[in-house]
Amino acid sequence: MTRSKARGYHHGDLREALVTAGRKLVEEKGIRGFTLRECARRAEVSHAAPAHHFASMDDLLVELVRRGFAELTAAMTTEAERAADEEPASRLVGLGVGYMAFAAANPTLFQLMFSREANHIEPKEGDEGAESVRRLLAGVLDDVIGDAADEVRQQAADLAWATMHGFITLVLEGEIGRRDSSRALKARGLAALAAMAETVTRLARP
Amino acid sequence: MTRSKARGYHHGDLREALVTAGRKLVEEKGIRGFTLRECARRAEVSHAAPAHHFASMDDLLVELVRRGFAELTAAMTTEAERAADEEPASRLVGLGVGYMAFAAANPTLFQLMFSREANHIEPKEGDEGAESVRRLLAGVLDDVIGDAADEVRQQAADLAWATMHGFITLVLEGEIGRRDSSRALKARGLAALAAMAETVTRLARP
DNA sequence: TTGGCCTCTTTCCAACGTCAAGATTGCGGG
DNA sequence: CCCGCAATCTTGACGTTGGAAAGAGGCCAA
Repeated sequence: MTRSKARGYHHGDLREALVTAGRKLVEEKGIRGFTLRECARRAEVSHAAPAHHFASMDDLLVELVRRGFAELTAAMTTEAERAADEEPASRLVGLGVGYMAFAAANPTLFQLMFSREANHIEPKEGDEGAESVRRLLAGVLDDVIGDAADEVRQQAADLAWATMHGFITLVLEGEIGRRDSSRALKARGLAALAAMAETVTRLARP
Repeated sequence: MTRSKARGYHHGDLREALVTAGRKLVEEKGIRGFTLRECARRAEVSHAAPAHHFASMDDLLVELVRRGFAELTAAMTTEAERAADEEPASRLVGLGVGYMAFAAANPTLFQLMFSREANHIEPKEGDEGAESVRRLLAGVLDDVIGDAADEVRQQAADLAWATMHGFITLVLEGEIGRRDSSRALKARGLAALAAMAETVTRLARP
């Protein structure tokens, strides 16, 4: 977008261009359709140019995943803060809304982020992966059931993450809400999150 | 296994051999590492031989997924029947146990089954995919909250499926229970399923 | 027996990821 | 100002892949 078409031998910002092209490509062609040469083509450089910015194709994928987790965390934070002055359970639901919104907007990248094992994508050291998601969840849960025992809080975290992750994953795969309107689907998601929040709340008060 | 090594020009059971080899290969090399030529190599035929049994590589993957869903359904049924004489909620938990057991035993295949969109794997017509899972779940839920309104039953199905799917997916990705022993991890899974069953039960009795 | 069809092999092609070598450029020290 | 150098990009090559085409081999029914 930024760079003018008139360029010389040097690109100027190839690394960023490759990330942008790669991200679009993954959504268009799917994980297996992702190709380093096509990324280079879209950035209008030769097929070997990317090697100077990413050691391998997987290296570029790792970077896409890394940025994906950063954006996911940001989306969750935004939605949680929107409910900052409500009760803690509302913030928990907010986290889920942000989680699902990001996944819906970037379905293939989201699936890539959570199928690294199945795709043999090795994280680079120092890469914290989904750690920030876990922290975000733990933080809000502290406000919801902070007085509960560690075991209970762990169970609450499991339930919260599993519910939001499972629901949106099944939606992306078309297993949930294939025939629903976007509006109805959002209602289903909110209902699941609300039930989850209530369950989590009740966990600490038996 | 069955076929002796001494064979002539014709393999005898190449289709089955390719499925067996493919299934092992997917677990070994991951989704992106899956290769038609390697399947052929393991079946000890030329690289073009598979074409007579599967129109394309994706065609073989679709078959692996199809059989995966059949096995997943069987695993769920087995575990649910084990709790046949207990209360309905126990059967619901049983479905979850079978679900997770299959996923744990076939992690990559399971992820493939639930990332068809992200991998651009088109189902063949007549292929019912996860429909049997949905039916199984609906059947048991009928016994748990059969008297509830359709909307509530849908919400219950969403919650049940999302919880079991989300939990085991996060386990496979190492996001849940990476440091836990197998025993402790099973306990965490059972706790999540039990909480889910209780939530579902309570849904119909507010 | 023999004809025909299914199965498998061989050969070929374009596209891929990666490597090596060479061309071009921008930039900092003189 | 310019000069050399390191970073960046291109070109070309190699081995592998999925797929198409054409031919060889074997089984079975007529």
